Amino acid sequence: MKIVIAEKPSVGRELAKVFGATTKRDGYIEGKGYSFTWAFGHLLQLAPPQEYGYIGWRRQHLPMLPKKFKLGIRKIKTKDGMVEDPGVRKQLDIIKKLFDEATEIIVATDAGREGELIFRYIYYFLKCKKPFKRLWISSQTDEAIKDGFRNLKPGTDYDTLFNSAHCRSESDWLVGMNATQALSISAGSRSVLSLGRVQTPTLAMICSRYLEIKNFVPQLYYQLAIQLDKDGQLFRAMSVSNFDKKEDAEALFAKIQDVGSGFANGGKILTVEAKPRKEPPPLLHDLSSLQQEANKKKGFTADQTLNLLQGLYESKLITYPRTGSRYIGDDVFAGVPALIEKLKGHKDFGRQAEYLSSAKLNKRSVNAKKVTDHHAILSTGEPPYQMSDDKQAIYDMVVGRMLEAFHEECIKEITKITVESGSVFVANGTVIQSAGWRSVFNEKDEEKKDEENPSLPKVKAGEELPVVNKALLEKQTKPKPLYNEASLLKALETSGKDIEDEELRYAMKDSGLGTPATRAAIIETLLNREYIVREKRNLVPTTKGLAVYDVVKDKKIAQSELTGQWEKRLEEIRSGASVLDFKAEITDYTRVITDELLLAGAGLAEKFT
DNA sequence: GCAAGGTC
Repeated sequence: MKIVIAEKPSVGRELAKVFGATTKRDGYIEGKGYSFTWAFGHLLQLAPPQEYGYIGWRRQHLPMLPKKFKLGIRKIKTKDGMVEDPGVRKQLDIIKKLFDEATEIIVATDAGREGELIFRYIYYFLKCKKPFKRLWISSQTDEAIKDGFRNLKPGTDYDTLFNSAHCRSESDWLVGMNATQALSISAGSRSVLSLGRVQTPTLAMICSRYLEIKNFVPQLYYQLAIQLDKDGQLFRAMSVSNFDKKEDAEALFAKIQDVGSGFANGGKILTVEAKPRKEPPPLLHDLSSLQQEANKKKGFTADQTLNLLQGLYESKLITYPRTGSRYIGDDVFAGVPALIEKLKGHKDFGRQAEYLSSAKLNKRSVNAKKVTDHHAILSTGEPPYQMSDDKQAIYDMVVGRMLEAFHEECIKEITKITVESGSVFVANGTVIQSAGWRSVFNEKDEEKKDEENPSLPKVKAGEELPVVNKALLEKQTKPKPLYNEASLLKALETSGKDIEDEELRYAMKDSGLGTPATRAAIIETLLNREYIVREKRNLVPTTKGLAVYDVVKDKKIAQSELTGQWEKRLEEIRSGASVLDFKAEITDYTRVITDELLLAGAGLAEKFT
């Protein structure tokens, strides 16, 4: 019997289906000489400190540096504290039984670093010695799966990938557990003051933005506005320059040749530019972009959106939601017309689906090279059932985006008119000529509607028009806004893009801080620790959060560069570099940060209790 | 009591 082990049930079932295996057993599917089983993500985790004899949180234990890490079954929180997850225990027993019977093991966990780790932890925990082969595919279509099985790789090809994953896991434990205990102990805090490679830079971003706003001194500046009349159609133009000094603005304001000052035609058209601009459709959604949109449109938290998506996924209405890719491959694209066909009955988007079903589809979101472990979120074509309003809203965001993404470009005409009247003014106008993808939701562009005219009259250079109104505007510079869940998710995703060191920036280019699957949980952790609170839709630090930030803000653990450095080294390990060197670096750093925090945290608790 | 990672 050959055993195939997937990362999650949905993939195990899909693989079984492709093989025509149909006998459903408890925790696996059998048929055609194979058994298809699965994990539920990580079933095993690094054992907590007490399992190495570090009982209680004590200064003399620090730094905790286990000689050899142990694995334990994933725990869940109950009213009696942390206990082994019974479902996980049961599935591990099933996997063990199957491995014992196996003639060959085929590893079909997700094609990536964590997928490799999920399997290897199970394999080593069960003390399995049988050889295994690796299925490595990035698309779940029948063809891709069959092709993958025809090209199974030797399991050992991925030993270095496992090494990098293993280092990631142990390093996070070493730095996180030690830093957390060091700070909590030295602060004399009753509550846990947790720190970690991801959560602490995230906290730092929220705190530094908050302080930046608090210390922001608004600057006054001035701008001039005029209103012109072209055969009864009024439009507005703004001075090209801003003025820091009121006198400067007033001097030019006085020179405006408006009707009130006795000029019949005081605005002279200098230039008129009109050009079409093509606006491509947005990409399909990945988890993060959908969480951001749901936060903006509906005020859902990242965690709520993830839960709603998980529900839709479990009822097979959408594809895998924890994806970091906004693209699909050509094979998946081949199935898109059929999906669009099924949307014809949708109450809001039916007409657009109708239109698209006979149109040439836009392929901007089709790029197999940009599909990572999973492709972008799509509907599955399953008929939707009656669902809660919140779930429906999320489902509609998924299918609405699909229609947008495969729609044609929106074509706008951008007009820019410059006018002279004492000084130079400019009027901008945008007219949508062909809505294209924008007809799906039919919403206004939120940015820059402030100073724009929806449409401008037809004018010619050299023409002179009456200035019917003028204004001297006093304005203030504004600070950046507080983070909300949408902007924080975006910031986590793009974190690392502005790191100065080119190599570190490169190492983080595909990752950012955290992963799509964990970012919602990171935000929840900061809330649970009472480091931050939600105020309306904003995320605002508490006194406690600010006190912790103050202690760690100049340390490496609070900077996203730390992740950049790790990613760079982990990639080197994946391509064969020494594991021992990296482990030695991490051990050194663990000692340093532990010592620093044991000193720096002294008396901290008094600042927030 | 604690990390970050995955998923039901």
